[in-house]
Amino acid sequence: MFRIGEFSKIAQTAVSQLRYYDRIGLFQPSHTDKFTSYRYYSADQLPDLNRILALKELGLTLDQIKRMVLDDVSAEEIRGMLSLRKAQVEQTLQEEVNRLRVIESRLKQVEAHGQMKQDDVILKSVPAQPFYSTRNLLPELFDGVSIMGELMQLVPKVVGQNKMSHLTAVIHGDAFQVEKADVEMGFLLNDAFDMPLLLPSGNEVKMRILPAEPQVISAVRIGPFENGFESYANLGRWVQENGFVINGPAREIFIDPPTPDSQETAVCEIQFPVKIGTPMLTS
Amino acid sequence: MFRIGEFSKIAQTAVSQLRYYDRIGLFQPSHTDKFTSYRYYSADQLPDLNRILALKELGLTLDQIKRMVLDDVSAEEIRGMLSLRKAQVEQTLQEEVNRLRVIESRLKQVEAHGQMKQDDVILKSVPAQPFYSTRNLLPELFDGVSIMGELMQLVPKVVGQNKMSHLTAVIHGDAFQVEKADVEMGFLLNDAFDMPLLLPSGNEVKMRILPAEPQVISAVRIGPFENGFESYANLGRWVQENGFVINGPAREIFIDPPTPDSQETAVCEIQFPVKIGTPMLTS
DNA sequence: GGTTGACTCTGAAGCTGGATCAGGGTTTAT
DNA sequence: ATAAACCCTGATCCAGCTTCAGAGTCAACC
Repeated sequence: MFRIGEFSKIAQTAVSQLRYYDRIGLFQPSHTDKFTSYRYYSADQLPDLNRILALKELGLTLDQIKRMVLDDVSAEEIRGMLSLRKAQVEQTLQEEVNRLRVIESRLKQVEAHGQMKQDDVILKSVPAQPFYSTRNLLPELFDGVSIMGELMQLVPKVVGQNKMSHLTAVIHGDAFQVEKADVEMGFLLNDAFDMPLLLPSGNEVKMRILPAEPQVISAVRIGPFENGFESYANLGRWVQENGFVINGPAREIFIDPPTPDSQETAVCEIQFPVKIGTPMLTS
Repeated sequence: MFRIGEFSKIAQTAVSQLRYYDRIGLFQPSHTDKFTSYRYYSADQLPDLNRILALKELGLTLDQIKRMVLDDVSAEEIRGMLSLRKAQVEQTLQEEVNRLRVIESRLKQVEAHGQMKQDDVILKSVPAQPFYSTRNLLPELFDGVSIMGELMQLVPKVVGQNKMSHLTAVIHGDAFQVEKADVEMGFLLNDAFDMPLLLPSGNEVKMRILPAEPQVISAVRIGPFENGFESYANLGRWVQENGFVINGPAREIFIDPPTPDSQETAVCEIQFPVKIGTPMLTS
């Protein structure tokens, strides 16, 4: 019989940990003195403890381990727990790989430019949402402004302020191209609204469901349209450096829409759907 | 200005998280109502929040992020934080890869045998420790028993019980071979003890430092020597299946040493130093 | 102007897997 | 006998939030 200190040395396990396992009923000393409450462990408990430590190293929770070693649970159930855990590990493995790539690209950047810039690009997901919009081939991007004006004037009247979310544009053509842009403009909605609307300019506004995107990268631009080019460039660089590829039309969400007298404080979120690209050869 | 709920939707961030960031002073609303304590966020705070989220995704702690975004910290310091974090990610990446291998081998085992056996193999590290021992070429492993008897009788008398740790054998030859074994037997000590000792059988017992091993695999055998073969087989399989290779002489540590009348309850820990092998082709 | 329902506030407690500490009792070696 | 080393319980702390209870606000509709 060993007292807790010696047993902890043999088993390479902290004393506090053994006491904790005792408390939660996961692994208890083979004998506890009734009067002094001293814990006494026997050598043949070592395999039991080692089994617990082995399962812990696989990343199972102590609750799961408790079920596996105390209740006797079927092989089928064990298989289930292990393959669930396997999936989790595969996922975090992927995440760590991404993380490492991003850290490396940031490090390169800091070493080259002596600064952290462009660090406002984040990866997120967006849900599907109704989109009340009109799509046009614009000779110049600038031509969209008049349509936006009409939308902001008329849509609230037919749809109602409270059902509307943000003014949004979806850029169907090449996002990095300015002439002959294929742009869809309108409002994201909180609820479906099926009635079409004809604008004075002749464009028809209709509802459709803008699909969910599991992975989009997002950057925020503040100020007038022209500032957008820098954000686009950042996003493009980020996609390249972090091994993604663009996977759908870009979206511009006008969180604080530009009005003639608030051009400088307008806020717009730019989103690109992406997916993981073929791995770079970073030899 | 947005209230916290709407801002949380725009930023894809939980309300509770925004409140928490406010509390710890990491990211605060641009305005808080003096009377109602309502938080109001402005659109142009989005880039700040996104920067925080981007850094968080790299796995930096909120404290580190706070320093990076609030205090303005030198490029050199940022580089330090990032490369520290890079090292951490590389480490956990390695760990996850190992974990995945072990889980896969356990899964295979469960599917093949319908049971979790052999799950008492764990990976750990052992520190350097003084070893008061004698090394012999034994015609048969069994010949070690008489030397062990002498050691157990005489060593306590010259060294003193309290300085002694466990009776231990180091198997220098091929551990899986029984004849002509090259075995070193003695006691692990808590302190150095330089005086040699001559056993009646003519073997000389001397102290040396048994080196630390950063990675050993360990299994525990209960019962007489013969049971050891099963443990050895398990360890051997484990090494193969989990992509390690043996990297030094095996050790047997007699935690509850066998005496003539307690053969059945003897407890012995078997350790093999290992290192990561060349990756298996698991196509 | 009252009521409903959606929203927000604060402060406390809970989660994992222990580590650390305070304040006291127990063993063991000298 | 006494000091050093060991052990006990129970409380508190860590990160990064989430959840809950109880109370106050806000916008809309009748």
